[in-house]
Amino acid sequence: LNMEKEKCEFTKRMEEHGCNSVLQVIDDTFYAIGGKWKVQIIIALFKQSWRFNELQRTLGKISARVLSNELKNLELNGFINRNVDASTTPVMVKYELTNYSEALSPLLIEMLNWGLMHRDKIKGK
Amino acid sequence: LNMEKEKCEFTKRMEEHGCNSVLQVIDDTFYAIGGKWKVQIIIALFKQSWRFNELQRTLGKISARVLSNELKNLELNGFINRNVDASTTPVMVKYELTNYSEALSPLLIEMLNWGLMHRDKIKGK
DNA sequence: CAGTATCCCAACTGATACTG
DNA sequence: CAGTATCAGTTGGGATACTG
Repeated sequence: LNMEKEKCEFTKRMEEHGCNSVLQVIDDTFYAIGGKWKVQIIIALFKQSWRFNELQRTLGKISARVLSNELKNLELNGFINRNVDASTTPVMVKYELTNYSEALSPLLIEMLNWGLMHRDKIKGK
Repeated sequence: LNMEKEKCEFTKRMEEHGCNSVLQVIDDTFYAIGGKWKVQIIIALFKQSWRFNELQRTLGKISARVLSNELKNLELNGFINRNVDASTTPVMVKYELTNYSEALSPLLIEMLNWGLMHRDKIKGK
């Protein structure tokens, strides 16, 4: 007769790191990839590299100002490279994912898994 | 001599589901747990159940209006139960996590893992 | 205690125009 | 093409006061 509910993995991690620390780290993660556009840009770049205006057209409704800001931010976090080909005129700029951004794969997969599961749950009832 | 870069798992999932579909699902996930307070509330409730005002004090700077809205939203998504004990006066309301919210465990763990890894990378250089 | 109502402000967004 | 500058509109959240 087991009176105690089995703890889920996340609860164990909370005990390991401390509640506030866990919270802080997860907030940082949200800050790095959250917002309206960052994941969209990253996913577009998982498919292939794009030039600035190509990216803008691909994403749909994003303005040049916002796209520019997001790209700078993603570059700062090490997710993308800004690749300038100066041999053409005007210069050609290509944005591409870094190897580092592949570390996002497990996280994105879990977001996908949970979203698919949740969608089934919503539709199921 | 392997000319092709090995594909990461997420790229495979994109090919399986389609890029736009993946994007939509991940956006849904962001919508469900994103924002300034939802994860904080969920994590507080992973620790234990709280009454409304307890929760407000625990979270720090959240206003009653915002907390109220967030709790309604979390309840709608099936993450929490609003438990009313009418035997007391005034009534006592306790918020607790549902079993369903344990399905967030793998996702939260990946957010934690990535955040810890990223923090090390930032500090390392 | 468990919220609601009201007002206000800062931040983010979009649209448009402009530049090297 | 690859952005930057400027302005206007929306939104989300905080502060405070109030209610059953």
